[in-house]
Amino acid sequence: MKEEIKDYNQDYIRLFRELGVSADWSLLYETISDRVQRISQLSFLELVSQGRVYRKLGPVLFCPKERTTVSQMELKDKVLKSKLYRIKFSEKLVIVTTRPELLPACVAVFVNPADGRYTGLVGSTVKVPLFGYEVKVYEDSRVDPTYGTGAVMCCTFGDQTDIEWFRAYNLELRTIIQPNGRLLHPVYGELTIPDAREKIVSDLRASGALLSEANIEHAVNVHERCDTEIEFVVRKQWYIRYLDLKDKFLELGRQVHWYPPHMRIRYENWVRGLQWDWNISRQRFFGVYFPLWYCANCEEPLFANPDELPVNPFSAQPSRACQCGSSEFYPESDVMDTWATSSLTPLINAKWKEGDEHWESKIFPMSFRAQAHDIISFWAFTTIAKSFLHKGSIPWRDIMISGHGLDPRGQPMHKSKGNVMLPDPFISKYGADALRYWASSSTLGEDNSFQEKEVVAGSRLINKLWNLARYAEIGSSEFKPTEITNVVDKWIIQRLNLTIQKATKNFDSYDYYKARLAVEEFFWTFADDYIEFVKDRVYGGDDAAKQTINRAIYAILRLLAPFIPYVTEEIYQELFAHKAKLSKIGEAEASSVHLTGWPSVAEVNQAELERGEIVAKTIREIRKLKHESRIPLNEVIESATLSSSYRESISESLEVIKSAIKVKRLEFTDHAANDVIVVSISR
RNA sequence: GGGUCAGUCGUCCAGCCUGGUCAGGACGCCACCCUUACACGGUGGAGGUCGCCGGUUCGAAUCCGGCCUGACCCA
Repeated sequence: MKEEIKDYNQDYIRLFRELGVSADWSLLYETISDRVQRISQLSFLELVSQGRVYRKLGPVLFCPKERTTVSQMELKDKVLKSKLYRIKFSEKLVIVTTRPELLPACVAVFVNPADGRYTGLVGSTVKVPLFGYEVKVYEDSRVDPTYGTGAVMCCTFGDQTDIEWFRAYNLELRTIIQPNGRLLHPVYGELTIPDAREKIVSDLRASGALLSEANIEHAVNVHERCDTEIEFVVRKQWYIRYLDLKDKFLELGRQVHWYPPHMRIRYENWVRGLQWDWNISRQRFFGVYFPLWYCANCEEPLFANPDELPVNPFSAQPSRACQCGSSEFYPESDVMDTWATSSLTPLINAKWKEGDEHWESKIFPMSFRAQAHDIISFWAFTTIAKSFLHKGSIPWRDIMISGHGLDPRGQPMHKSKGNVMLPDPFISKYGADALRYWASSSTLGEDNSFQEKEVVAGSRLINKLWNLARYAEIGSSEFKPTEITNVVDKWIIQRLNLTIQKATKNFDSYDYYKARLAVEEFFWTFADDYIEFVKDRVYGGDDAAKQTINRAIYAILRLLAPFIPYVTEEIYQELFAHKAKLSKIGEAEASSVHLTGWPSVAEVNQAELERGEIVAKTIREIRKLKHESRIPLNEVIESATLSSSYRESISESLEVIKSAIKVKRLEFTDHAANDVIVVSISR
């Protein structure tokens, strides 16, 4: 098993590295390592000494097929065919149930307080059919008066409501389903649940208490792996007491910055809805062992010493005798809930209680957690809870909640559905950068269906960037630093400043997609418009144009580096590293684009931006009319006639426009549209 | 049953917080162009009464209410 896990690990590490994940791999930890097991057990023992751990009998979810207890999160709803039975308790009281076999575990009958049919009965007792003992009739608003007869029995335990009533009304505990998932009764003996149901229904029928049975469909909780209906059994479990801290958890949740912000509401809903302490006992084969044994004589638990950890209670024995004097022990066979360990990630990385105080206080609390929305109530919440219990603080300042990658139709990928798509073929076909491009294509917090065309779009961007870099290398490598005076040069620089502002703002709130959209918008404007506008100047050796091109490309590389790290690095090495260009555009050199730092945010000169937009618009409009008139775009035309209120700006930039769109003269009509409209052109 | 999010061109998605050039991008489709970075390209075009019904407003995809549909979390 450990070997298998190792292979998986290697595979994932390889994949992540291939995808260009930048991480300090030396900090990688494995849940099954001695180090992590030690921390996990240590956490348990510390909570024991805080008095937050207790053990008690409690209903636990149980899968009769796999004979294991399961957690709430392993359940799913399923609509199943069933039968609804009407069972007569007395002449005035008939209950409905889908679980007649639980009759011997019935401890009360419930009706809705607003239900006039039963007002006289509330508080009285009735006899349980077949079994003859008496139970009390209670009223509770959780009963749906419109369902069946409006009267239901409460058994320990048939469903979640039974547990709530059991606690709320302090009812008797009548255990009927055994820890092995079978029903055991003095009269009926040991039976499987279906057998018991059949037997009891037939006895009810014979006794005349069964008034009717009807076929129905209803939603039940089933085990997500095997679709088996879940039962409740009663077992001794280890709990962490934390219900008293609900308000504190809400406060801690508000200390964390949530991205996107609405995800905090999900956290708060979860915390507010908590009704039980944290049951950390799991009846599984794999997991971190509880560091404890039970005395074979007096059944008292004996905890391991912190310096003995990690301990496997199956192979090790306690180093001391039990208080009762016995030295005979047996190990706790349950293991701890995986979240009991996963909730410690920040502490594990901080090497909690491993003797490196400096490191610990440097790492904890962390700045940032990234995870998906489905485990807010598990990973995020339990991490906050444990960080508070052990360190009295939040585990991280920021939390970024992302969505899931879905299949092309928007369905979750499941092995059982056969719709799992592996990344490797797409990396081979389009490259890691292109796949990352897809991965960055979702609004933060939203799920993202896999669209191959999005990967293709990524590879087009990469290809375009590559060719643009080639162009820059061929035509714009040599230039002298010079003052930027040209209106379109100023324009593209202001566009760039605006882009850096937008991208920075979005990255500051972890919205990588919107950051990317802003950068891409600039990139295409730069490649399709600016480069075309200045081509003549570049051919003519214009230093300002060349310098502007280099500045823009250098910025684009840095802005796109988080998304497409490979190609940006390759271009950076080719164009900028170890060349004098960076100093000519006033930038410091670095050995890698990933070490250059993020472009600094500059103020946008609104006037320069707007003037440039007018010129760009003029050029685009003339180009459009040339195209529509079927004049080749590179043919020099005599004149273009414009209607525009920006006459002055346009005239000032005549040289730029002439060279960009190859027109000799610009003329204006008397009517000045509050825009730039090209009325006509002539060859 | 409760909560959160989403519902926009054939498809995938921006825009909605901060109402009025916001109806935008990409893919697909159509037309034209092999212009010395790129045909793995370029320039244009067609295509949507912004889920439905009300309300607020001079004006709503954008705000408010209700409803429908879907996803996720919880019960």
